[in-house]
Amino acid sequence: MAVRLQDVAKQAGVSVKTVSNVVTGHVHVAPATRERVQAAIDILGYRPNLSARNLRHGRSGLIALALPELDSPYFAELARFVVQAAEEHGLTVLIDQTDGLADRERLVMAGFRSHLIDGLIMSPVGLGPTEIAEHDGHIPLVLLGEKVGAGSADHIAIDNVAAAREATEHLLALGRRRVGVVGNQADSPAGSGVARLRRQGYEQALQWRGIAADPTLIADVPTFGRKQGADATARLLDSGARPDALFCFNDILALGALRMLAERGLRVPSDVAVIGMDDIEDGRWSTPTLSTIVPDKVEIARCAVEMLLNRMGITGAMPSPARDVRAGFALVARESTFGRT
Amino acid sequence: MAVRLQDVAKQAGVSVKTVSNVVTGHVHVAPATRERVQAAIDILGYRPNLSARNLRHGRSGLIALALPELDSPYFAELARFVVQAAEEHGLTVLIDQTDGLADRERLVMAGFRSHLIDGLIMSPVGLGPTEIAEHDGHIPLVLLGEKVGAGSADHIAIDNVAAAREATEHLLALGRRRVGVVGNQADSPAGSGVARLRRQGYEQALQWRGIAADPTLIADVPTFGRKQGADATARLLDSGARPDALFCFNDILALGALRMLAERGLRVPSDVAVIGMDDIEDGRWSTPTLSTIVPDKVEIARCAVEMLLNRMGITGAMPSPARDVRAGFALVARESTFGRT
DNA sequence: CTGTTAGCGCATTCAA
DNA sequence: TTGAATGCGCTAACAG
Repeated sequence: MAVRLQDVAKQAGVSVKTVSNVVTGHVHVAPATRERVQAAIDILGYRPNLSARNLRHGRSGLIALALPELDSPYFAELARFVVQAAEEHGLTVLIDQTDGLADRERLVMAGFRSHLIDGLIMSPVGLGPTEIAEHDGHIPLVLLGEKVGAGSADHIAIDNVAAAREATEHLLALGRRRVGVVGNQADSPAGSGVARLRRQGYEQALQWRGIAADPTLIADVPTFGRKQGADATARLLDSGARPDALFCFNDILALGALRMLAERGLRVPSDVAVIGMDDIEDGRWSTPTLSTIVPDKVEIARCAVEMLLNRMGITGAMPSPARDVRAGFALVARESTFGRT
Repeated sequence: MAVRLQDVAKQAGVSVKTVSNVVTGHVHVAPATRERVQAAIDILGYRPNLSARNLRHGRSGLIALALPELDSPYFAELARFVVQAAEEHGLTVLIDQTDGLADRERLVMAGFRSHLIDGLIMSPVGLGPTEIAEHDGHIPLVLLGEKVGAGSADHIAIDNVAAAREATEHLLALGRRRVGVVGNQADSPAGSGVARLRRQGYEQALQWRGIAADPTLIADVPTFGRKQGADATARLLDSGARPDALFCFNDILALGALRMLAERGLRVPSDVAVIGMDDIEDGRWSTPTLSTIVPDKVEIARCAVEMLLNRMGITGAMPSPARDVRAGFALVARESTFGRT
């Protein structure tokens, strides 16, 4: 059934090695021989067995990308760029959807895909810093998102505190004084990381302006989704806190907020200005368009892949210290903070 | 460096076979032995080499999902469900992003990942039916989206013609008579498939009502994106065609259309009703919310994986005829056709 | 430039 | 129930 190198060799009347040379193209082969071999390959429909090659070679060219959700726009866009960057280096990406569950993240990190993947890029949500620090480095690991405690893993993300501060400051600079927060997460084990950092940035911005933080302006969410954004906004509106602006911890929360504000007949930005984070495609086409913090996703993806590649090269030897890279970001003001209504 | 079965065996003072038995759990092993082996595994940090196992076993448990884009909401959502369904069967999904390019689709189908993936689920855009029919069946293949000519591949999709007809009929039933189309594609090689089918459905609906098709109401797009939807809508508006409704061939086109209508000060649905297809999450939270055709994505994903599994089981023998499954769909009327403004 | 051979790590015969 | 040998398909030494 399966056509092997050997079969091709017999067909072409050459040795296995020669066929191998033709297939890989690593060594010079006489043109005439090459042609003969190629003909045999075509006739037999030979396809190299990558499993065998991987076994021999010791690496697979596969890397795993572990994300909470593939259908969250931010992660989908990130995944796109990671796949692209990986491809440029001849790597194939295999997706692990963790749903933000600690168990699945643990499983992925433990290497249940051992020796099949050469490296792992992961955006942890459920796992705490301590657990991540336990990573034994059996496989190169690059972490995305929340900065986690030291360990053998590299890390890349934007400066969440600074970005959140800038977003908040943007609202304050517009003259808003009752800036609500949509997306806070109490110190729950899950997902608290990013929310905590963004909350910090928010508070720093207020502090720098000498504005007292008002806890009634903070709305918590269980997860980051449009519905959660809408719900949290409704709560904020109903509570009598009277926000004149909303800093949403990401864009889909903000999209939900926009929706709820529209339902309540509030105008954006005149009644309530709104800003998010992530710069997902939707926000550029919503009505009103969404002001946001734009992380450099391409840089994040490229850098993640490159750091992985780096560690993959250093085969166990000389474990260079874990790198921690800050990706660039920028604020984009669109209609939800600068519009006319 | 690498810990092998053999190393564990030596450590535990047993044979390789015994360790293998413990690891796979296929055969009964004396409890005492098992414990000893397990201890050795833990001490040495043994992880099975899946490449070797795959080579031996002849299959990898990997399937590829080839999509045009990962960051298009519809495909991202679909990918999510495919990954989920695959996981339920112990399969891992590896993503190929084709960007709708014929070359890359060809490459994927040709099996450049030969013997590494056990099956392929693909949503072809760039490849024509003839080229797809040439698939030699060296790997189980399931096609998504446009129905392509017969071949060795299974296929699942909604009935695009019927769905488009229903969407159009919905607008007509609302009393609209100048229903514009956003998303037509002239007979370009790329992507024409789905657009052609949806156009057919649109025309059938008009015909059934005895309404003459007006070519000035048809707007073409190069690709399906928010920007393209906005642009096409602008053209329609500027052309003097005066549509009182828009049937957008998918939801992101529709989102772009909504945006453009808002910019032009037109109210939806009172001035112009809008409907899309795909039921992406965004459409449920836009303002106005988007009426759409809801394809059963879970069914599509599950069925695709199951058909693949089926073919993977039939190892070359008895090539049962290619199946062609119609997934269910439903129309959901939201504010963009039923709203008050 | 080409042929021969040995193993990558595992599962699976056959024996014991 | 466990042990010893064989080969999955390929590549990298080492000849020739």
